[in-house]
Amino acid sequence: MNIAQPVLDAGPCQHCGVRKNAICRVLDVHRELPEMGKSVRHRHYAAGHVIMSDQDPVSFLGTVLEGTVKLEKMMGDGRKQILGLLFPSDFLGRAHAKQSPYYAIALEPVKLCYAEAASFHRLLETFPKLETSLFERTLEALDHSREWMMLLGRKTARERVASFLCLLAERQAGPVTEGEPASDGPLVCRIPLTRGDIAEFLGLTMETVSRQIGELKSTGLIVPDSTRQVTIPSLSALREAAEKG
Amino acid sequence: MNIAQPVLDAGPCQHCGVRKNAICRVLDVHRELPEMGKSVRHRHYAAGHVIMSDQDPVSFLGTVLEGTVKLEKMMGDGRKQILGLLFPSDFLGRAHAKQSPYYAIALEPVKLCYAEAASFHRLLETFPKLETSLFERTLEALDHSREWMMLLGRKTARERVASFLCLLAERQAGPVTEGEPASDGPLVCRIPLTRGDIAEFLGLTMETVSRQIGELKSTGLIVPDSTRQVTIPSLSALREAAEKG
DNA sequence: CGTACTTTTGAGGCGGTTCAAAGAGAGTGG
DNA sequence: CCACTCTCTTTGAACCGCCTCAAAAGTACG
Repeated sequence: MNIAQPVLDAGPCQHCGVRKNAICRVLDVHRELPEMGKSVRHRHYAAGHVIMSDQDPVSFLGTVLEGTVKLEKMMGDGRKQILGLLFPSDFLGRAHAKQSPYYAIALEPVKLCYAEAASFHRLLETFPKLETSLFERTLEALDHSREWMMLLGRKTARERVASFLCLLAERQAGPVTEGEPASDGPLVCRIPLTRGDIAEFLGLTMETVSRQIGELKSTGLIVPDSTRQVTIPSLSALREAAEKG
Repeated sequence: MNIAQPVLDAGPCQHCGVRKNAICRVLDVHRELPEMGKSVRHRHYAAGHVIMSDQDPVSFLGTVLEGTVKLEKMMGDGRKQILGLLFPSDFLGRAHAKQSPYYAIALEPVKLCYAEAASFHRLLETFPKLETSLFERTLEALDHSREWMMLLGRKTARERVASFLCLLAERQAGPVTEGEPASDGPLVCRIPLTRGDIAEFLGLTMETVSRQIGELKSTGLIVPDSTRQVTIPSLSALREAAEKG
């Protein structure tokens, strides 16, 4: 008769909801993930909380588990620009740097899985494929950033707002499964940003954002649920409006 | 009596002019650099030549040895935006990708040190610190890209043009040596872009760029040498104009 | 129900664009 | 060496999209 083998504890990471999309997805569940699990902790931030400041040293890095984070840069005279948004499974923090070049601020209650900077860099050395994974994430971030340069440099206010809503909708729908021909049915899109924040992201003023959302509503490209939620009847039609007016 | 040892050939890379600033600077001159030297070739491009297209697969990657390259993205209707400029020692090409997400075009005669995509990725695997070096470059590119988002989203035309001239001047002056308190004397600044290209980089029209350069001249912040070269009496004064009008 | 914040709406102004044309270089061939 | 051409640059004038300023309306929360 067999004696029941004790199940090896694969650590807290094994059942993590974002693991399949986070940088740690490249780690072996049984051999490597538990090692990572020993280095990380969870932490909660209230909406509006400054997670990292461009003044402070980068003391920790990690992955967003829940909530939305804005990355923001500020000029000497107070002008602000949102550089990107982080959603669950996205990586937060600049590796190989002493100082964060921008602010990270929670837009809604945020749950973060983080490691101290020193132990995070130790993890990168221990698991080279983790560094490669982070590298690929960084390349994607660079692509997104350059996509947004196109938006900020060349798109009209209408196109910017439509692009923004597409971004939100696509992230909330989850990553596209290979081969599956992304359906075009109605999508509910929650907007975790104020009009002012949207304006900061799009290089506009909140008044212009408000007016453009109004016009998208009246043309039927979006249907208002509340001020912070819209339904998108056809994502492809909205995408169209985001690319050619 | 000693028999003269034959000097080991350290390969063509040993005396490379950009090595101390390129990704390969992390490689050991005698043990590792020759290995890299076996995988790379040089190639010349005439001004205006398309080095990489967003249509083509990424068949090679490399380092700019001479000249200036623009990275450009184009929308369906022809609107264009320059995403970044590459100067000697900068890296060209997107690792870990099948396709380049943008165009790379020579602005002046360009000399490139490149490797085929397959052998480049083999190099990355052989020398993990080469990948780390490239990763750090990518993080810097991301910082620059986000810096430019601030410019495109929030700066006035005057500030944009001043920022652009600062960028050129700083790159042409070479990397800042640690500890050395970068002098503020007159700087000659060559402009390897047409007014139209500058406009594409700054999210403006060429007419606006021309007018703003004119005004910077009349305020004395820059002194015209020719249409494609200016002298900057005080870089810090120009930087000032780039940040707060 | 009142207070504070967010969002919407309105009216007017301005910075940058658009359209048009003249001016300046750089290269070419007679 | 100069006229010719092509491209790039500058300048001018009118226009327009977005911003600014102001106030009302909506929403969240104690």
